[in-house]
Amino acid sequence: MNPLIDRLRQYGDLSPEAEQEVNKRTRCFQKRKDDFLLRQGQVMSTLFMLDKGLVRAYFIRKDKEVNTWFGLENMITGSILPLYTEKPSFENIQFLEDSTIYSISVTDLNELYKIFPELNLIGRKMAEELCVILEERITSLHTESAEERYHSLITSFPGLLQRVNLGHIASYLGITQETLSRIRKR
Amino acid sequence: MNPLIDRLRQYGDLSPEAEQEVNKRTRCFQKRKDDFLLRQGQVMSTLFMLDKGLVRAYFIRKDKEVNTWFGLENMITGSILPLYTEKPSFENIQFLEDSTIYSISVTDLNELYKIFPELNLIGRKMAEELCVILEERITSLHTESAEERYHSLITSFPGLLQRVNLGHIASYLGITQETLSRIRKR
DNA sequence: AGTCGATTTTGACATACATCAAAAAAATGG
DNA sequence: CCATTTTTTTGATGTATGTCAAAATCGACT
Repeated sequence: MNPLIDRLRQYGDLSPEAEQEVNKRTRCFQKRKDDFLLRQGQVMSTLFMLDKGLVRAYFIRKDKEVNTWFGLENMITGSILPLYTEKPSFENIQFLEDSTIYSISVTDLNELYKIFPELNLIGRKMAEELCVILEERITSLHTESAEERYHSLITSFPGLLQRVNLGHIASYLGITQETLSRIRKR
Repeated sequence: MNPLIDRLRQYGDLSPEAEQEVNKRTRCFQKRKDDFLLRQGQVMSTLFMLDKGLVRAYFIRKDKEVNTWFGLENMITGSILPLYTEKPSFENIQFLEDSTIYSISVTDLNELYKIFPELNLIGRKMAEELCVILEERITSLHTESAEERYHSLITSFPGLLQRVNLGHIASYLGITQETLSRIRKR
């Protein structure tokens, strides 16, 4: 019924009372391809679970878009800065396909942490899992060649290649589209 | 008296009972320059607070050391993988100066999370803060040139340059020592 | 099927950074 | 204070990737 809650349960137990309250504050949105969920500079943000569709985060640097991550079905995500600090997001979040999300606002989330301290275990597990993912990405960017990063990507996000254009992939990898094209020719 | 606890308190409240139990499980160690706290492949690990000294994490790739992070006074750190998953560390943790640390084992930490669920708020805040730091590093590696990364480093870790040799810095930045030397000449 | 716009590939050339070897400078220890 | 080791710099050259321009391919729409 509420896929966000199902996802949260994977991290830890949720009492019926907490579940009810999380449910009450969850909103379901239908988004079209190219719609934005968040724009650079916003502080107000949400934690959301992508039920269907595809989403990317990116920012502009030297007049070019830089993709920071992709969100696929069943992932729970959000923009780290507004979610974990009071600071505005430096990234835009935009849908690359028609999508369905279940989201909860940071404000509601923080209230819930206060009302139901048990949620902190789930929040901790989520953040810890994210640390592991971020560390992997650091290692990849730190030590791998463009070609190695490309192969890491297609193994960790199988299917992504069929859904987004190569410009998006190249930007995520930190290389130009031309270089990616040459890598793929091999 | 227990600097690790002082540090934890910065993230959230700690009941006297929890404090006592954390205290009981905290160990203070004196380490010499070049000593190791953790070696690649170990699962058993600790969360620790560096009271005095300097520490680095690194792994070996293609016969070369790659520095992943530095720990300075008052930082609370550990190796992400063994700390947040059941997986062995891929990195070594080694002291670069004679150091004093206060540490708690993952096993104890996880027990404490069970006994005192209130600790999950602190654990959540710690992991969330780490996410923000990791994201900054990703952005730096993703979009900045070697020279820009060098300048980012000296502003975010002032004083580090005076304490470690340039080989360590270059490795952290993902460039060779020769390139770093040339960047610095400008 | 044909046209228009978006995406991908290709080519020529530029640049940042790596590699290897050696010299210079600085730190360490007797 | 000298000798040895470690760290840093310098030079010559190689390689991966970037830039810019153009061609080729793909895809959506009428």
